[in-house]
Amino acid sequence: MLKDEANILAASPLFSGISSDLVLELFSSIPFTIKTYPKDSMMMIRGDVYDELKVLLNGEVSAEIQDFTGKVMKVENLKAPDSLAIGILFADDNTLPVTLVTQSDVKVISIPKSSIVKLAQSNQFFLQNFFTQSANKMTFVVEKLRLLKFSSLKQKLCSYVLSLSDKQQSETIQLPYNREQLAALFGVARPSLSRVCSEVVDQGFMSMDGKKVTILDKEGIKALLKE
Amino acid sequence: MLKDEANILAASPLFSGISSDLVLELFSSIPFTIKTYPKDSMMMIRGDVYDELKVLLNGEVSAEIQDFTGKVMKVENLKAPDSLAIGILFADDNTLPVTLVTQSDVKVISIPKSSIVKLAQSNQFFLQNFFTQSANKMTFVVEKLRLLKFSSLKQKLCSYVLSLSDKQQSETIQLPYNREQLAALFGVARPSLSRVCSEVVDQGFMSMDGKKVTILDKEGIKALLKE
DNA sequence: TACATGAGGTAACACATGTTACCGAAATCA
DNA sequence: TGATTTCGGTAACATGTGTTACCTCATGTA
Repeated sequence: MLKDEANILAASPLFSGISSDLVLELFSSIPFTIKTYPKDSMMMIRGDVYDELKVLLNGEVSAEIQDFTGKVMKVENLKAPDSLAIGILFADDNTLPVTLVTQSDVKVISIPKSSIVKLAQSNQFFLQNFFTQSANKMTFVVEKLRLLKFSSLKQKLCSYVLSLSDKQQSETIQLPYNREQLAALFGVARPSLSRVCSEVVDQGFMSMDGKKVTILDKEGIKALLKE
Repeated sequence: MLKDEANILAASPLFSGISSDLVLELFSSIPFTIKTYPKDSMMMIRGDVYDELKVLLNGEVSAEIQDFTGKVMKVENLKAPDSLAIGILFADDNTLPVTLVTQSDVKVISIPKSSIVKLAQSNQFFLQNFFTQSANKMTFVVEKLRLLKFSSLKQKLCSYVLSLSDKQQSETIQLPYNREQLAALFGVARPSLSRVCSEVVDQGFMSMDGKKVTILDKEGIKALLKE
């Protein structure tokens, strides 16, 4: 393994607390492979056997759930140095429940399951990190489940905008996606999202101009989220 | 810890591969508490701090997601000797994303997080089991997500009946729940389920009489599931 | 300049499910 | 036995989202 790659891994949540030198040392005795994929390719699709942990060294990947007809719901966007599908690596059914699509050129390191076990046994930080990362994913997915079941598209949109405003520390925010990608993120059809955008603007909650959004009535939005 | 309790734990998926004697020995050096809860009580509710792994020694518990107005979606039914919320134990946000409701009188053992880490470090079986159990939950929840998003109530009902028929090895099956509980399981309102039951009967897919269901057109049902 | 293309708004209609209310049958209880 | 409760079917209507089709606008291109 190259020094660069060890640095990236050492900065990942999975190896937090472990120096890049130690990462290098650990990986001197475990097998791994490094691969690259071009932008917009399906790295792995649902049903593929997943028996090596893949960690992003570079680039972005989205995890998507699809139905037979090709409708897509984005579950999550993953950026280097995140791990892919960490939560399901050790499941009895060792096939991927999601499809992984590259959002940019990516570089990925694959580490066999058995080596993950060894790492977990030999290094307490790694063990803790693995536990934590898996559990965080679980929390995330359960929250998705709640949102999917109990919140309307309008609420999803509003809470998304609020969270961005929080992150960007401003009432005027820049959406990172176009309408079509946003619709996929919320798991709805584009015209449905479009309709709801018009509604929140009509209701005076915010103004929208392309990817630029300005929050006008934060309290109103918060009230909506509590319905 | 009593011999009985060690036997139960040793038979649980989390301690599979570990003898009940060894369980006794392990638990001689780690702290734990045992509690009982009456039927139909909320053992823990969403937002409660979850920092001890709870394992059912006796009885049944359901994990539910609720909204503000009290609408409920059952996520899962857990029976002794399953673990509760194992997937989120180590999350950075250490609060429960679900509510746990007892379905019978239950007895539960609680084991602090830190002891779980120790167990995982000292016993390879436990480590593997913990990984596997967490990952299985993840797979389960992602599958829930897919069903929730992409399948209609009719499809949920049909695939549920098919899976029961598979389990009970018969075309005539006995539903384990009444209509109201079933509706909660599918996360829909009772009249909606009722309507769909009538539809599948009208369409000749199955006949239903209370909790007794007979599959009449397996091929038709399978075709429906592929839509 | 004229044309093609893609993003995104909109309108009409379809469809699944929720909501509320009501009813009857079965089970339970006084 | 009669009264009460529970379960579950049904009907009417509301609501949210999907589907399709069309339009406009901006941008890129021959």
